[in-house]
Amino acid sequence: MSLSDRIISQRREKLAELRQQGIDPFFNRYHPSHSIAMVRGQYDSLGGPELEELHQDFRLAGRLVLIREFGKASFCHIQDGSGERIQAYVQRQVVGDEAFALFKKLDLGDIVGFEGALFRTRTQELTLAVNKLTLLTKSLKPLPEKYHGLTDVETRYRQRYLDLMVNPQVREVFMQRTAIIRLVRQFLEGRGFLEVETPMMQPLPGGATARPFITHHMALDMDLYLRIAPELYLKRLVVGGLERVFEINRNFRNEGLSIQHNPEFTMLEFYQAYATYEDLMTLTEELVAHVAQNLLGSLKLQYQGQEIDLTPPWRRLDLRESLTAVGGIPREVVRDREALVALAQKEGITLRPGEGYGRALTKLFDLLVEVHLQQPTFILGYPLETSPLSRKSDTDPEVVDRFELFIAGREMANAFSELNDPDDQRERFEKQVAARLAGDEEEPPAVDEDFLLALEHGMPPTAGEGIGIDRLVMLLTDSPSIRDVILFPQMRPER
RNA sequence: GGGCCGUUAACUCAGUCGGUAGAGUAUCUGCCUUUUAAGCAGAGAGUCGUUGGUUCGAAUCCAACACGGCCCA
Repeated sequence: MSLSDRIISQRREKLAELRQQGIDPFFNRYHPSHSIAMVRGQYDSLGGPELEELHQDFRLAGRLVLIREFGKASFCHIQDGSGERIQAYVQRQVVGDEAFALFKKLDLGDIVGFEGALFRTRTQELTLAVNKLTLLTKSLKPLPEKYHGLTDVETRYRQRYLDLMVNPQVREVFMQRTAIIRLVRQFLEGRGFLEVETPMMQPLPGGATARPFITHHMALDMDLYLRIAPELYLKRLVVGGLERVFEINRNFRNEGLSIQHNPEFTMLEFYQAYATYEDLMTLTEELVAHVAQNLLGSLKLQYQGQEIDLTPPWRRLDLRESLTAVGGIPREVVRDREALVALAQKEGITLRPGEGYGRALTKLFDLLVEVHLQQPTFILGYPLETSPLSRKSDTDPEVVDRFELFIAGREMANAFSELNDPDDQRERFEKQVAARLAGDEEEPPAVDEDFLLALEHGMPPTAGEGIGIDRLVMLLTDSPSIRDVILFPQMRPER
């Protein structure tokens, strides 16, 4: 018999024994009086004599994570949903022979209920002196090792519950993720933004340049796309008079996986009527500062050994200027359309049909500049060619009123004054569709007539922005991989 | 898609030059009523990722594949 078979069969035997004794190994009604965190919070500061004077019984429930057995007594630790652990002391002469025999049969991983009073051991550890114990849930599988825990990343991702059980820092990251989203929501609501939900399944994918996932609706007999962005729906809402809206939800992009990319990821998008992209730069500084200050208590943080200072205002840098100042490309080359395209090709960048100077600019930026932007930096002056939904600059028709935000060498946000001229928008959609017909699968297959119809009704001057929540969480939790901030990252099935 | 690295007991890891598969934790048995990764004594537990190849002999060398990680496109 293999080892794991044996462990499981041993546990299954115990299960059968328990049932024979009339003990339900999956007991259903147990209401703890306190969480372990509450007990620690309230009583960690009390000494032994003070605890004795409490004369109070506590009813705690949690998973057995450590047992130290003696002949007629045992110490063990339980861990509960608050993430904290507490030691319990089980003595035969207190709980009785029958209960003590039951206790001896328990395994690490079992979920138990303990009732008793608090005291201090000789070494002053806060401990529950158990007078009644209840098996709540029998565990049939062994727990990972108590000291080294679980480190195999594949198991950590595939069986995240094990990761959460034994790696407290993992639990902390996901608590922080939730806190970050709550703070973002709080900030936007404080400024009169309305949270909405728009379709995840769209008849036409839009609002970004990416290859979509396709699904099929049986009753309607039509293909639908999982959204690559909510943008075009949120702008329809602005047309309808919801002048400040936001959505925090999943986007889906049919791309490769990497340390920064998961096929489904969480995006914040928000739109504010009567604002410009310049207003959004200020708002973004305030938003990120609000989240960081409330989460970390500081605007300075360490990310992978690098100090990042989020104190506003942040650097603002023109895209072309950044290619010279950071990328080291001579200014006259950046300005010379043909020379720059030639340089891009020399750097191994392949330009697709219809792509030229604008694409060369942004690709060279990705290659030479992006990773160097460690401190928060707004990049401005994006080319019209790569910005199909942005308003043209009033002063330079080749660029749009748009910025991207980079922190720790990564794109964190993308924002622009929205194009609200329906005829201009139609022309740009038509260019995208032409690119699609030329073989670019990241472009939409058809003009979004429904969106144009909305624009024709008049969208007020508006600015909108998207912030990658996963990347923001990575930054604020010092996590190197997007898989560290997504509970169930995409994996190939095991074989 | 390409390159590099990894895959050994349930977990964490050793395994030298190719010569019968190891440790700690966990599990089981015995002792133990204030331990702190408790301690002491003993026991059981392996498709060395998979499939081929080389060899008298493969965890070890070679190839392909699978899964994972990192880098690149």
